[in-house]
Amino acid sequence: MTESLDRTRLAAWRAYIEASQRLFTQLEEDLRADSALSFADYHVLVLLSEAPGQRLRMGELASRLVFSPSRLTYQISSMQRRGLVARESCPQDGRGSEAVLTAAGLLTLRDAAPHHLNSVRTNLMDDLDDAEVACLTRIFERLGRRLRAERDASTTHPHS
Amino acid sequence: MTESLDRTRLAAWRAYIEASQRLFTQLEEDLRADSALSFADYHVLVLLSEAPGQRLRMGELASRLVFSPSRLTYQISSMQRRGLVARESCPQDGRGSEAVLTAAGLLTLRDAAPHHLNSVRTNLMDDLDDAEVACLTRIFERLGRRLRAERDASTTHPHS
DNA sequence: TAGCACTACTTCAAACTTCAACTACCTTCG
DNA sequence: CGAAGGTAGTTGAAGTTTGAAGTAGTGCTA
Repeated sequence: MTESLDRTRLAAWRAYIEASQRLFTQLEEDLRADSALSFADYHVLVLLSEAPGQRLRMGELASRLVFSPSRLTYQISSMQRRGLVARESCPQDGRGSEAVLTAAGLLTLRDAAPHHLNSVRTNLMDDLDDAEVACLTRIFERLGRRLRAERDASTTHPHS
Repeated sequence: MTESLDRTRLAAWRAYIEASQRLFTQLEEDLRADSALSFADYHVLVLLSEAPGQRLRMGELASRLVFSPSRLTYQISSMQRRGLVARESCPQDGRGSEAVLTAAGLLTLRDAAPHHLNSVRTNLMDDLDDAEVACLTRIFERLGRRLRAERDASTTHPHS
């Protein structure tokens, strides 16, 4: 490990984190401005709406959201209080529980989605040409696949 | 706004947020594993170490970190308690204060930096070829520039 | 040069996140 | 079967983040 990151890659890294922070902040702000949902709320609603039976196990949801178990418990409790989801215990596995999308949750999502997608478009995508979109997809799909795999490996074999 | 985001761009967006979440989580974990610093702590130390006089105004620091003022106040207080930075009131402007890097802070940074840069390299950069690095830089430098400009404009002219 | 609007930062309470127990249930192997 | 050990999710305390309100100092302008 002589020079860990060359000048070019360091610049790339810095541009990426700074702009990403700004982008996430801006999207969160836009979302709250026209929907009473946080980014996390929105993402939970999207995942549930796409799941078969509009329901997902807590663990599955946590791993897709990249949330710790306790963070997800809190998140779902909060959404349950607001009537966006319900919690049901899992019939196959008595330890488990599932989050289920409610009718109100679905309506809220349908209301919020166009605004949010529009915000993603104007804050990020409008500026990218097709080649850039392709590049972004390639980089981050590969990265996501690798990080997911590494995480799975490290939970299966708890030590290096 | 008929179809806000085409299929390709939606996929790009999803890959980007998911992988970014995983990456940030992993980097944070690596950083804590060998340094007792959070990602925010590390970033504060980097910015201060590069500033003239190794000191920065709170506002400047907040805007570069993309932190709210109160979040920065808390962050700096916490680092001050741990001896990483000191707080001095600004001579030019009696309202302001500056965060100053301490000797201990600098040592801590020098200790942590190689590990952290290595983690950025292995978790992200090793997988990218030069063209991808160039693409990443171009996309995110442009994005950062635009978001920074928009934020400035909206604080100068508080209403649309 | 006094007043008024503005800026820089801090504070406080409430909401959120983490981390380390803890509960309850499943699994497997003697 | 029935303990031992693992897994799924929750809880509680401590730490962090937010957002609104507060404090103090600046700078324009009349």
